[in-house]
Amino acid sequence: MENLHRPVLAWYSASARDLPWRAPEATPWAVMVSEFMLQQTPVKRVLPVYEEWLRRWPTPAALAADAPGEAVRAWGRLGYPRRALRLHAAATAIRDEHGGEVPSSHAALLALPGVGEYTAAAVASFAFRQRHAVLDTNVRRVFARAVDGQEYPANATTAAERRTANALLPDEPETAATWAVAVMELGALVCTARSPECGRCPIRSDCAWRQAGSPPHQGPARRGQTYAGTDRQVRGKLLAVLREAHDSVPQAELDKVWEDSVQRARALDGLVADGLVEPVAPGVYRLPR
DNA sequence: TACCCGTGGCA
DNA sequence: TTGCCAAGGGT
Repeated sequence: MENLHRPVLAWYSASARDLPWRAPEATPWAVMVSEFMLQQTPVKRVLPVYEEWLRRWPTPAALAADAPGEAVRAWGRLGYPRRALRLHAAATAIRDEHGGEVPSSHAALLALPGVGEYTAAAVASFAFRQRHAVLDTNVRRVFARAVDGQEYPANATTAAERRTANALLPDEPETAATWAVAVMELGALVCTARSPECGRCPIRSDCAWRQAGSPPHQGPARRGQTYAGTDRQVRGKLLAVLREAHDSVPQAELDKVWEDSVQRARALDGLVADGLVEPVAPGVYRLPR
């Protein structure tokens, strides 16, 4: 299996994108911000928001000192705005419980709001150069193909995948950290979900899926996520109004975004329950302070 | 475990 | 045009 290391690392050295959170001067906080923003969101859309965010809040304490609603506003249209709230909460926890410094241990990272198994491993690996299996959708797909001979991984991360990732992890922490980001980059640029460019793949001769003739995925199709008409769409429309207003918004403004008043009220209640919206007075709302 | 949570680009 | 998909986490 170690025969995969050299070609993947060489490919990464020659082909890696020049992303700001990979720059030597990127702080652990910058890496953490990028990881929150990149959860389910493409790099291209993250870049401008990331730059603005770090200019405005260069440290966890700087973000924690501002209102959570400002984080939600600055999040813009990245989607899943609860991530902005969680990043603000993580910054507060870092200020209050870690002396303002992003913790380096996987366990301490995992305890932060919005940090799950992937993000904890990613920050520990990318920012602190530790040895961790980093299993994101790209890495899982690369291993599913190269190791298991399957076009796509299972819906949820399995114990077998963790075993595979750990078995393939180089021994040296620094090499492991580069390997982790290199496999991820390979999945993002070459071993893509829709139309992998196997001709450019550094491990095509070792790929189990290719050796098997690149068989199509078997089993049930992944659940397509419908969006039109869902509460999520209504929440998005409501929050867009609140983001663009720089103060409180009367109910009448919110009523314009969706015809169905029952669904509209349910969506607004959900936003309030999530802490994304704050009721100021009967029929008046704003982003949380 | 399965489902909920945004948004936009692309084949 | 429309379904698929994008560096997941929380419950």
